Amino acid sequence: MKWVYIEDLKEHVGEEVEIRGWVYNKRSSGRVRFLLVRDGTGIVQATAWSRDKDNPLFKTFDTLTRESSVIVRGKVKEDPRAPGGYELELREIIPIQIAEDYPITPKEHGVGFLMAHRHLWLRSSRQHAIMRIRHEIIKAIRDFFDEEKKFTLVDAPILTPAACEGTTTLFETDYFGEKAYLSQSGQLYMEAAAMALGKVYCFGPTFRAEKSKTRRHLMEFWMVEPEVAYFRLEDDIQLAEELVEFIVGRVLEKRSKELETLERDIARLEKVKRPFPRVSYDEAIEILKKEGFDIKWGDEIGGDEETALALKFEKPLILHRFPAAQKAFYMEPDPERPELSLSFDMLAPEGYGEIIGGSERISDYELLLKRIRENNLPEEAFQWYLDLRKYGSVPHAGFGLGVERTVAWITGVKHVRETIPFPRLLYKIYP
RNA sequence: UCCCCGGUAGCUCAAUCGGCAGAGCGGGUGGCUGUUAACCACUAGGUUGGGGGUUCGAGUCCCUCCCGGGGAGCCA
Repeated sequence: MKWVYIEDLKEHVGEEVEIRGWVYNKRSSGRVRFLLVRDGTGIVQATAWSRDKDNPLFKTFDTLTRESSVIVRGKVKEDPRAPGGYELELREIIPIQIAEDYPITPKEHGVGFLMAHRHLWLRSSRQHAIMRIRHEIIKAIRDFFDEEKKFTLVDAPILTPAACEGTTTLFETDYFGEKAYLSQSGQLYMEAAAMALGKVYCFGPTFRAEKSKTRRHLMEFWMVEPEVAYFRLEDDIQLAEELVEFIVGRVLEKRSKELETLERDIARLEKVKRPFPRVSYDEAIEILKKEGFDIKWGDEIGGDEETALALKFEKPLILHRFPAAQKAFYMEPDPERPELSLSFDMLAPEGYGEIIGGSERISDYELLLKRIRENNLPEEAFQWYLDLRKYGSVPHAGFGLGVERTVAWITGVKHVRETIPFPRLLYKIYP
């Protein structure tokens, strides 16, 4: 008997096949029994008929419970009454393991309950759709840098000796008696790699011990960080725009079924075409003042302000040239206005928040040393980083794109906790 | 860390002014010849998050602790 996956059933109409999966649900009506089986690629309805109540097939059917593992065999039939359009005429049911009291039902559940059962929640069709789109986004990112742009993937270390932006937000661990930290960014290492290989990127998990409890925060999240030698701010922004356009285009092309499952408004995504609107920090402050926000030049643009700005546009919004005082020590100052940094953020539309942060980096040795001292950073730990400015220093720029926020935006999911298989949240590390 | 909301059956929730703790789903039993989160009937299921207080009487009011959700700051 041929083992086939449900997504391929339409190629086997009229054939006897075997499906290996789990019971999604079952229904019966007198002499008919309906078994809904899922196998990870889809759900198929398997039907059985009999006038005899003691039919062995029915007896086996009646022992099955939701999420019991099962192998079913039968003939594939096209039938418009079946969900998905194809069904299996049952010949044989082989129970593998009977599940008792599966906790997740087809009715509603609260977030707390679902999060505590995340290992089982992943079996639901909505979670399948999100995971497949996450997969597609990651594949698109890799294809963009590998195939389209010919970047080299350079893996950054996860255990690091020092902070790149202060130690308060780092997870500390012991490294044979020395303090070590889980990486919160691969950027500094990518700068070294860019000086070696020209255009590079890293892609991996990053860790932030910030005590943030919002729909946009995870303690552990995935980030892609390209870095390019000889790039200026403008080149950097254009690369970010191309990447985001590419990702959205790929998901629309390959995952329309999943977007439909999630009831995502496709029209909003179809508008994501370059060029994206740009607003400088100076302009943003003026706009926000007119909107009635209590804000002045030099203030941080907070979450509510960000959302107000982003909602004015249908495409992702580029905010650029933030005050240097608000930004990280390594950012290159604007030569015409040194109080500004050559930096940018990309805000997703529809209020999904910041998905990209990037900048041109300081290439001058003396200036970088000054900034490290001003920020009270341990100079010894940054010797290798300063070296990059001694041996053939060049202008360079890069950015980081947060995968989970991008997935949340594209799928239309409200909270990033659903965009990663096993989210690490504030005070929550189970399952 | 701070602010707001919540915790009642396995799950999602209700319970009027402080006055007999209930429904739907899920489970069990029976019925139904094409079901679509099937439907119909019956049935089992409770230390109302923990502790303390007020009261003739507390799910309901007060204090406290715990847990969960939402938001702020900061960030991707």
